Amino acid sequence: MSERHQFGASEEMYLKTVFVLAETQDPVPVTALAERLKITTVSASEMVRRLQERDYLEHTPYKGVRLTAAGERQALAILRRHRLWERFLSDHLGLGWARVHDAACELEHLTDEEVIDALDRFLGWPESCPHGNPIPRVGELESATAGLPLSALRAGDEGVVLSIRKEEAVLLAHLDAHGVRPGRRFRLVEIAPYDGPRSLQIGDEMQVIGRKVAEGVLVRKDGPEDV
Amino acid sequence: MSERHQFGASEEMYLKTVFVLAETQDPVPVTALAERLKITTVSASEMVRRLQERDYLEHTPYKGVRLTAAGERQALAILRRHRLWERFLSDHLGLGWARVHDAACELEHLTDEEVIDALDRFLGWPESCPHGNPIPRVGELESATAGLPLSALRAGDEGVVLSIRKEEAVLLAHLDAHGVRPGRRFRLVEIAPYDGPRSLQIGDEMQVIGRKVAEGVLVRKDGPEDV
DNA sequence: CTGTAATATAAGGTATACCTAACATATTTT
DNA sequence: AAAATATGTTAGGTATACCTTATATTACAG
Repeated sequence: MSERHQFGASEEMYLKTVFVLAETQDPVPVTALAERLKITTVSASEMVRRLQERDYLEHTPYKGVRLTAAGERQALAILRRHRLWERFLSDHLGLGWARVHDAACELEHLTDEEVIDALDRFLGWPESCPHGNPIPRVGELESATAGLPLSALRAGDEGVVLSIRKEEAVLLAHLDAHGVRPGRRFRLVEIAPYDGPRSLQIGDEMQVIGRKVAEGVLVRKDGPEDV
Repeated sequence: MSERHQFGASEEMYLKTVFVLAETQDPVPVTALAERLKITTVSASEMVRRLQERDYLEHTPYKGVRLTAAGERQALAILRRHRLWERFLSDHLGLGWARVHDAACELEHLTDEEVIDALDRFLGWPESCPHGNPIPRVGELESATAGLPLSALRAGDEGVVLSIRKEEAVLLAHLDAHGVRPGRRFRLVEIAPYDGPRSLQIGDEMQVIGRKVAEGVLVRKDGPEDV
């Protein structure tokens, strides 16, 4: 009877992207959305309007878009599927850290709950994707990763990499090549002038990554323990 | 430079379907295609024309369509992906025999060779899908299953189920419920009048299946061995 | 060998999801 | 407050992949 509206792959991409971008910039500018999805702002606007009509998004002109409750529910479901597939591709097929994201983007649109639950069970109910981002359980809100961007640390700070929040192939391959992976300890040795590239002591290597890149890396900083 | 033409999911469905139907009826009538894909003959014609322009199909009016060499290559690649996913869903996620087909239809469009090869390795290079149909290797022609339809057997014949060639959810669920699965031995006890339903002794159960259904079940018949 | 049934094509419509070019409006900076 | 920039909308276009209704063509069966 009340056949719930069936999502297309594109609509899912929009909701997922809005969710991810919202962690950095709350009302997500339509421009940012368009840029990430590699489409024009006109096309993005059009889609935003449609998703707004269906009550998945709310658009405040000249400010940005925000997910409604229904939209967030959808986004979390998609993110769950995406991250479960990433775990499979990474843990069982042995595919490269940087590669799994793109493949998961195609697999994530299989919505059959039974299949996804079986996959979850098969994987042993993992807590996070290979990039360190949490896998939402059904009806659960995204647990705040409680990390801060690497770009916010000062020279001399030490800590552990928690997750990579921008899952773009180029960025991931770059970080992988520089040994920046969830779980690894590091020491921020130096920040070049003008808020420039960061020099990291990670393992016994010395690595330099740009500020933009550092913004996408969430870390936990060592510091006085709260007792 | 010569960026190979990128396939859409629909185009893949057409080629796959033509290949499968061709095993029963060689130039595949456009009507049969339309019926299987649950679209109108007009829509099917339209698509056939497009695929013909791109040299994947050859259409002889009032006869049917046939895959070109390029079309067959494509179809085999799709079938391979489809059947590998079926194995995964069935063997590792423990999903029902009848359910895996539909899910695999959505997963099969992931074309990344690296992912598919890794999946193949993970599964241990299986020879066939859970319904008993062979998994084509790259550059290999479909090995003739050398089976004959159950509908061609006479009362008293015995044999083994080889594969199910029509992978439709309803049919599969039906056969599953009646214990008709690849590898099982059976004896054709009786054929009802007017080429009607077949009574099978399968395991220690007695099962009755219709003629139409029996046409979709490929079997190997016991008989005088060729020496 | 002619008529009917099967098959094909033609014409025009819908919805999705993109695009460019042009114009409008709001925000920010000077 | 005007200019410059950012952001949004309107109009019109493309391609895919379906649809319905209507008409033409071919095959085969009586």
